[in-house]
Amino acid sequence: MSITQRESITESATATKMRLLNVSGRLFAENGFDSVSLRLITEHAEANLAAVNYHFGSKEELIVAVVEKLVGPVNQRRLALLRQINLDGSGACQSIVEAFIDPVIEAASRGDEEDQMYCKLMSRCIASRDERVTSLVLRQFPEVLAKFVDALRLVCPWISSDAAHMRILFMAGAMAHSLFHHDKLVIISEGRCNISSLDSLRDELVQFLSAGMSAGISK
Amino acid sequence: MSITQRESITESATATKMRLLNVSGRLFAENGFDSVSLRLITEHAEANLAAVNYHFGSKEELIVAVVEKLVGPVNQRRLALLRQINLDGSGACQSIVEAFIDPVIEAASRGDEEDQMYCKLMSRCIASRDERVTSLVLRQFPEVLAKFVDALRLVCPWISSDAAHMRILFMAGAMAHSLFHHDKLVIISEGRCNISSLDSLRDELVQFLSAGMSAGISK
DNA sequence: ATATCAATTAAACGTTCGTTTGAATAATCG
DNA sequence: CGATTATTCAAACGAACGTTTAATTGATAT
Repeated sequence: MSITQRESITESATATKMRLLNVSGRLFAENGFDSVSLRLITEHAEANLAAVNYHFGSKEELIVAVVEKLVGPVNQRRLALLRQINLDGSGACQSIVEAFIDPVIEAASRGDEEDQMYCKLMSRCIASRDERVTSLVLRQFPEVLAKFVDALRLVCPWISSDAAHMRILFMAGAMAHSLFHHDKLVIISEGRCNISSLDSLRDELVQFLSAGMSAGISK
Repeated sequence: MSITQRESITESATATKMRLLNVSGRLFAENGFDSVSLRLITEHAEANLAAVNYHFGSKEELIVAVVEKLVGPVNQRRLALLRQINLDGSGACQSIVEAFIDPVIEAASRGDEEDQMYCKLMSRCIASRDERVTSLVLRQFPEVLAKFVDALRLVCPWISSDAAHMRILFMAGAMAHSLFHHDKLVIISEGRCNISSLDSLRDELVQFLSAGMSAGISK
């Protein structure tokens, strides 16, 4: 309960605390929040078993720290990108999609290691079926959802409010699912599909979603 | 290891065995496979704790039974619907989407109770991040994926093989995500979105995906 | 009826988990 | 330096889990 303990995560965090955060992220990404034990985390972080409870209070709060550190900046960047869009110009719908997708791709590509880690962790956060995680992610989401719905309906006036909400949901699902499983495509397709990079996935995703988001006028 | 134990699930299954299957499905749907304990299942099924291990061998095999009972028929129906499509006619792309989506919606609506149960269970199966579950679902998926990729590229010849594979992935993700979280939309949207029925979600999904799947020619 | 097998039951087993404790060490500062 | 605080450590705790066992009940067929 000291003063330094109550400071924010980024500033003046102990070396072990940061190691725990990083290791947790990697392990959570690969195996999920429940399956990863504190013993595994502290082992990989070369820390004592009690370290997590000391620095974070509980495993639950460690998960909160990991998720918020990842999801918070992404949503901030989404809103920033959305504000920069000229909603009158052509290709505005694609810009909306990019404003939603790119912050995730950027965060996923930021990892020093292979893309997989932040990729899967992000996907687990967005599409988690765990109430404890979804409640965290959803806490920030109403604002994001509302802003994107407004932008979409401004660009595509023929879309009803309900439909606009659903399409944001579709977009999030397609992104999260493909981010997590795209590396399995080469196996499932029995070699017929080779995704070279995360960027190619991103480009296909943008094209697919842009068409889906603006659908309905020519029907 | 008796003879009746080795028979298929559907025929000559004990009443308790069927009760266990149904109760498991409902609980797994709501809380996930890991979080639901055998004690909770057998309690709700009014059976003894040892009943699951007796009738299924282990919790793992119970999960297998639940998942395969649900996913198997869906993929069969998908392939059947796909074969019925006239790939030359107009609207063929939408038919492909419907062949992928509708078997899931049908299965989700089949439940005697509210849609939620099969809905979420199906979504958990498709978009599971649990290796044990995904390996089950993915076992049947190569054939489905290959057939849908072929059909899509026949209808939309401008789509590369890689892109076609990715678009099937996008479709699965959008469907699974929205099936699981659509009931949360009314909360997240703070009342601005009210999805009346599963059918309205399905219609929006088809429109969205049809546009996304065929994207790219007019660019 | 009685022998045989299926099904149920209560109890216990061993493991793993998150958490707590109290002592030991390291770091900080008057 | 000495005192205080922050951090690490080994050890143990209690709870929950899947599984197993051995005894019992129910049904079936010889």
